[in-house]
Amino acid sequence: MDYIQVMNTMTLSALAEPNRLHIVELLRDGPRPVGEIADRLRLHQPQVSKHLRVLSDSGLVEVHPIANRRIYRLRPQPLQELDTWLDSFRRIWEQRFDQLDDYLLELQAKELTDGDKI
Amino acid sequence: MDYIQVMNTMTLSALAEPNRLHIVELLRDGPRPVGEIADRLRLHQPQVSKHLRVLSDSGLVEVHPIANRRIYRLRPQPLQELDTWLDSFRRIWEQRFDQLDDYLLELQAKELTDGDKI
DNA sequence: TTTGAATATACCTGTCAAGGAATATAAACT
DNA sequence: AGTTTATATTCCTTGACAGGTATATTCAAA
Repeated sequence: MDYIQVMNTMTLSALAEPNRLHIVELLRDGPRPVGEIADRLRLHQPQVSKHLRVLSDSGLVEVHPIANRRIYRLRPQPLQELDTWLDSFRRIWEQRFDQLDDYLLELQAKELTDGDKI
Repeated sequence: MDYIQVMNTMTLSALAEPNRLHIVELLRDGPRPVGEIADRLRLHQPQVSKHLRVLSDSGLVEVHPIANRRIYRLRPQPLQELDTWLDSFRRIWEQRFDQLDDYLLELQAKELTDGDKI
């Protein structure tokens, strides 16, 4: 049973926005309420709320309301999936040192074959 | 000497586009010329060339011209950097099982302190 | 129950990036 | 030299998305 490892673009596009990436990196140090995130990153509160919405939709963070505040915390899953995806590349690179050489040999073989046909 | 691990958004935004992600996943199986990528992914050639340009600018691929054709190949570096970045999260998660609990304790402690002040 | 603090949402605007079609470039082949 | 093949680039249009401001919502405290 062969698995073709495919990655979810939601996670990637969520992380691709610089401010959202900063938020994720901030939350790495522990959960934070919205206001504190805004303060630390010097962003306006609505901006932060909207970014957190995107991060939440992609499963990268989750909320825990405490009284007035909403505490945002990182969720491991999407980043773990990203890690699994990267694994499929590590395996390849360990396996074949120089893929270009492989390709060239393949190409050469094909052209020799074509030469026979003509 | 403490390092704050920061990630490059170029890699992430390059990968965040679905067709580019497909190209990267295709190149995982080995180097390919533009035309073959276009065929396999059912994309128009100019589209592929443009996506490859972005991937190239972000260092995710490199070109090797052979006669008429241009062979594109994956470069490990950006994905390795992504991996290093993910490492900083793995460490955190192994270290602290439930960060929210940490935060709540912290919060509680702070409020008790504030209570003293009032 | 009014006021204030924390957060989310709606609306508007400007920017940017992707796709499509046409064209330019470059190399190989006749 | 002219033609074909492979690829890159340009121009145009359109859609998505981020930021800003104003406003809605929710909860707590007075």
